Amino acid sequence: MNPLVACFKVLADETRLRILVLLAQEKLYVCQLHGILNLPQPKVSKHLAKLRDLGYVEVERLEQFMLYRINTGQQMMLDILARVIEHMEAYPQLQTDQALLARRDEFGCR
Amino acid sequence: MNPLVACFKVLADETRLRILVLLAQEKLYVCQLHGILNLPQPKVSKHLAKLRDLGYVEVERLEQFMLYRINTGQQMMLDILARVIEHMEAYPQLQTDQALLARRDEFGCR
DNA sequence: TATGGATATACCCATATACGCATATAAGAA
DNA sequence: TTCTTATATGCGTATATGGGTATATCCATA
Repeated sequence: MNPLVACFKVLADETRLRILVLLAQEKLYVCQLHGILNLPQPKVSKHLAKLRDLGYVEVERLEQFMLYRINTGQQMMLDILARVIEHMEAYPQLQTDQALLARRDEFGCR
Repeated sequence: MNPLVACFKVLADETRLRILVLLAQEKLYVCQLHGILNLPQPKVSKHLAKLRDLGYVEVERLEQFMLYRINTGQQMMLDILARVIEHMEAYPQLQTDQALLARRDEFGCR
């Protein structure tokens, strides 16, 4: 498939968009994403798996935690996310996530 | 739905992406789009209908022809399309369309 | 080794969506 | 009115995809 269309398909889901907007700014553990997004953990993991498979994010294990980060090799994706982040004030859900991102340490895993 | 996600959903289809990239540059008749895209006419019309319903394109009847144009009120959509057009050299299908766009008068309706 | 937390996956289901084909509608020409 | 071209829509189908629940896996620690 056209890689551009593939890129838009990935963004065409609110959960994935939220995840990507967060990871475009900070490396995050699954439990932090789970806490910020306030969504069921399997749901978060499944979207992360898809993002991994498609090469939009990368992951590293640190003991029992999985640290996700954006793949900096996807230029069009990075461009679009940057544009979205610039205009974040227009999107309430993203703003809420942004506020929680600043407090990500409180979403540690216990 | 988040209007941003809605925008990406629209772009997440190759036919619609091709149509939008063309209309972002020129007003076009359905028969010209049909000729440039080289796709079944009902397929083109149905995607145009969806783009109309969602407010991404506008249309005007000129005798028996329908002239479609991009809706200039959708800022994020315009931004993204501009970015795509800038990087068109990376997408063969869009380049092919672009070449045919320059010869759009040859795709008149007969 | 037994337990618990962190994360991933399997399975099933519901829904959305794109497609092809046939056909309807609308307008101009004959 | 009839024919032709331009465009839109209806219908049935196949497929993709996202969600929820349960469960598996992996690692650390007691």
